[in-house]
Amino acid sequence: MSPRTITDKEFAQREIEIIEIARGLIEFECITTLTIDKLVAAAPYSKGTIYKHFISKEDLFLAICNTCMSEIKELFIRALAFNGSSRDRLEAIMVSYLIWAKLHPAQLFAVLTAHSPSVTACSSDNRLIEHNQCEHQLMELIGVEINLAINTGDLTLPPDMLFEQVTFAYWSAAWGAMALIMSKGESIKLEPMVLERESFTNSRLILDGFGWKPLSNEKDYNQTVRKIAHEIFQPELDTLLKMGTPFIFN
Amino acid sequence: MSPRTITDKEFAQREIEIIEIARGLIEFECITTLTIDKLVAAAPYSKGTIYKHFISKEDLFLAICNTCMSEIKELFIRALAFNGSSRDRLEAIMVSYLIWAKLHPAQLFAVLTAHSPSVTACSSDNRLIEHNQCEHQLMELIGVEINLAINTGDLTLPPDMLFEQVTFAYWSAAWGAMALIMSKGESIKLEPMVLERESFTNSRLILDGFGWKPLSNEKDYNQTVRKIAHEIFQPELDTLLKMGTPFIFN
DNA sequence: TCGTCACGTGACGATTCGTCATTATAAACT
DNA sequence: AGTTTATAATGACGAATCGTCACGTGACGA
Repeated sequence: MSPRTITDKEFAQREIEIIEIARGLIEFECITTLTIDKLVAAAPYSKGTIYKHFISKEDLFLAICNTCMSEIKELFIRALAFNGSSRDRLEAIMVSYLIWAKLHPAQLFAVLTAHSPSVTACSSDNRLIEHNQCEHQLMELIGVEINLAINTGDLTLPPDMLFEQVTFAYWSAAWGAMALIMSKGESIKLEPMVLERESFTNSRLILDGFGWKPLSNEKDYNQTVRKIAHEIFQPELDTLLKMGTPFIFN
Repeated sequence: MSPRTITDKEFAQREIEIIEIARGLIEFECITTLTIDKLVAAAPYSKGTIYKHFISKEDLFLAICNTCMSEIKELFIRALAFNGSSRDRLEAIMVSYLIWAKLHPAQLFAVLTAHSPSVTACSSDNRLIEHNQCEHQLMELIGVEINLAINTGDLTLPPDMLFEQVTFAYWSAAWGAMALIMSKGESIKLEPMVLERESFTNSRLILDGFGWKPLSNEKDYNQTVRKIAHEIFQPELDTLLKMGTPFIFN
C-alpha cells in the first residue's frame, strides 16, 4: 500500500545534511553568493528534492540561521556552568556568543541577514515558528539567570518593568554591537571599534544601569572574562588563535 | 566640442529625483520587491540612464539609505535644540530617531538591509564613502553632546575609555532594539516588546551605566520625553496619529 | 546644413529562481 | 519472478531579473 516511502527521521536527517553542506559552502563564499544551483551541484540531491525541504532560498537561509542558533545555545549552556555570581554568568554568555561569532564569521552573516524582512517574508511558517523557538530558548537561558539574580538579591527588578524587558535590553545591546561592527566589511572600518571590547562595554553599561551587583567599579570584570574564557572555552580560544583571529582581551 | 552635455548639477538633481521615485515605490511595496525594472517603469528614464547613477541594485539601496540618514540628521539637529540638560538632549535624539522610524517604516527596512554584507559588497566606493560620512555625521552630533556633558560635569568619561566608545555604546543599543523589534514582521511578535519603550529603556540603562547625571532615579524622564515630543515634534506626532500608529508614551 | 560626439535607449545574454511533467524505484501483490 | 502502483527523485523549462552594450538621437559647432 505504501511503496518507496521515506521515514520522517530519514527526511529530517537529510535536511540536516543539506544544511551542513550549505554551511560548508558559505564558509568559502558568502551568504549572498550562495545559490540554490550551487547547493544542488554540491549536494547529492536534485533541485526538486531540495525544494521538498525548503520552500525558497530564504527558507534555507533561515534554516541555516536556526541551526546556528542551536549551536549558540549549546555554548550558552556551557557558559552557564561557570562557577561565580549571576552577573559573572551573564558575562560568560557574552563570552560564548563572541567566541561563536569569531569562530564562524560567515555564519554570523547568515544569522544577521536572516533577520531581514525579505527572509521573514519568504520563509515557511514552520521555519518561522522554529526560528522563534530558537530565539526564545536563547533568551530563556538568559532569563533563568536573571531570575536567579533577583532571588539572590543581586538584581532588583525596577517596579515598572516587565521581566522580559531585562532580557531584551541585554540581548538587544549585544545584538546592536554585533550587527554594527560585523556588517562593516574590511573596506570601511567603524572607527577603532573592537567587537569584544564594545560588547563587554555594552554589557557592563546595561547591567550597571540595572544596578546589578557586583557593579563594574566594585570588581574587575576583565579578570572574570579571562577566567571564564580559559576555564570553559580554552579549546575554542586555541582554534581562534590558529585561525589568526585571537580573542581579544582588554 | 561638447555637444549635448549634462552638467554635474543636473546629474546630481536627476539622481535625487530617481531616489525619491524609488522611495515612493518602497512605501507601497517593500525594499525586497523593488526591482530595477519597476523603477525604470516608474521613472522617466531608461535602464541605461539609471545604471549611469547606480552601479547595481544594492548601490541604489545604499543611496536610499544615505538619503534617509540625511533626513534623520535633520531631525537630530532639531532635537538638539531642546532646552534642557545634555542628557535631555540625548533623549531628544532618541525621540527624533523613533519618530522617523515610525513615520517611515518601509524606509527603515531599507536602512536596516543596507547594513547587510551583500549591499556593502555590491555598492560603489563613492557610495560607501558617502554612507560612512552619513553615519559619521549622525554619531558626531551625539558626540558633540557628549563633549558638552563632560565639560559641564554631567558625565565623567571612564579613564580607560575612548570618547567614541560612548557614542558607539549609545548608538548600538538603540540600533539593536530597532533592528530586533522592526525586523519581526506582523506575523510573529517578539513578546510584548514595544519599540518606544524598549528604546528608552536601553537609552536609560546605558546612560545610567555611565553615571550620566541626572540619573533616571533622580528625574522623571517620561515627563521629559513628553515635553520634547510636544515642544519639538508636534507636527510629526499629529501625522503619526493620523497614520494610525501614534507615538507611544510610557 | 551637416558632422560629431556625448548622452539616452531598450533589446539581449546571462543568471537564478522555483515548478512540474516525466522517470525511477521500492514495496505489495499475484 | 513478474506486475502493479504509489511515491520519491529528477532536471529541463518558463519566468523574472540583473546588468550590458550596440545602436539611435539630438544639441552644438563649423
